Amino acid sequence: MTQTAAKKEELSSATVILEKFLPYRLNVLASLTSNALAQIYAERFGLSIPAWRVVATLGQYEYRTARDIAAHGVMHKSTVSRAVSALEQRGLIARRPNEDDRREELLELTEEGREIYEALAPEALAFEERFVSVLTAEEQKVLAALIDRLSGHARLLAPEGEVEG
Amino acid sequence: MTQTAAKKEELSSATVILEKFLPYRLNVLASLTSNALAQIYAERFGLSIPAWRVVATLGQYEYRTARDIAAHGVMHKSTVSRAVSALEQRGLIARRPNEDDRREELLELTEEGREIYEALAPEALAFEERFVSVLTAEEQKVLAALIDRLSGHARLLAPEGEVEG
DNA sequence: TCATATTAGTTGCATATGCAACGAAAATGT
DNA sequence: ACATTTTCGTTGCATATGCAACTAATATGA
Repeated sequence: MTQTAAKKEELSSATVILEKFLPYRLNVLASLTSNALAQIYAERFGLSIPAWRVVATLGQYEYRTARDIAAHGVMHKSTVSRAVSALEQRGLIARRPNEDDRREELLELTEEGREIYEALAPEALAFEERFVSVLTAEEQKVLAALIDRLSGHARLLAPEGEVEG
Repeated sequence: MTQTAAKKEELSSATVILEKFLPYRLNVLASLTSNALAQIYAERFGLSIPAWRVVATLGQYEYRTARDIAAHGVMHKSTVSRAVSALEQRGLIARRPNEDDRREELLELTEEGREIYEALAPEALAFEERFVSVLTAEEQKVLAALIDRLSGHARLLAPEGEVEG
């Protein structure tokens, strides 16, 4: 193989085939998924992805601090801060100062916020189901396991820091 | 299960567990990967991800139009336009008007551009290898296949359009 | 042939992003 | 008790993004 390859391409010792390059493919898949989902969040509920993650976290955990939410949703703290401000102004979440540590504030969904969460959650789950419906149940498990292993490993390759919005 | 679930949470009919939500996990993994890789592109070669995709495409295909590159790299045409401008100013790629259709321009790597590509490609491949090294060869194949199936399916769920940068 | 539609690529604009600096509050260490 | 560090959250700033409008060129069709 070195022979035939050498004659064809003297210069490029290594060639990246973008379509086969895993980081690229992961990004494309994630973006496709994200965009499709974001359409639901945005068009039907006026939520950005960070806002959705905040709502989802509070829907899941009742009340949390902004810091918790950032860690849970793997977002930058400034991203969370802005999403929280917007959601508060829309009356979807409420802040309550933590008397034990007045640096932080406890956040929770308002009545209206919970209504949106409860309308949105089933749609998100339905989307997920449609999305993975090309795979068998067994394949879905395998995929989930592979993603987990890779994510754990990737955290080591990428020093520290948060991830997009 | 409906019984126990009902007593615990009267309100939320469905709960999204973010950590188990596939679109979310895909995004986190893709972002982790992307950021780690982008660090190499940026710190060592001053390239953004869109710029890298342009260079990679031209490294792979010799010469292409901006439109081809956008399709190949799944990027918005304005993203490609800007990346191409930057790369041209840095002298890494050259434009040549297509005489048969003067709307478009054929792009190719300059000598210097190819040098960067050839320095970068092995590093990108090495990164990929490190990245997937937690998986066995068999698992890597399975993952690739699952991603392909999901991507094909996702394109149907998400109407049309390009994907981020 | 000429009017209309489509396509390639650019750019202004509004928005979103991460980063770094900041203020306030709490933790740490002497 | 006091100085130093660390932590939570906000915000100014520079940059990146997609979208829509635009120009120039080509294709289509009457």
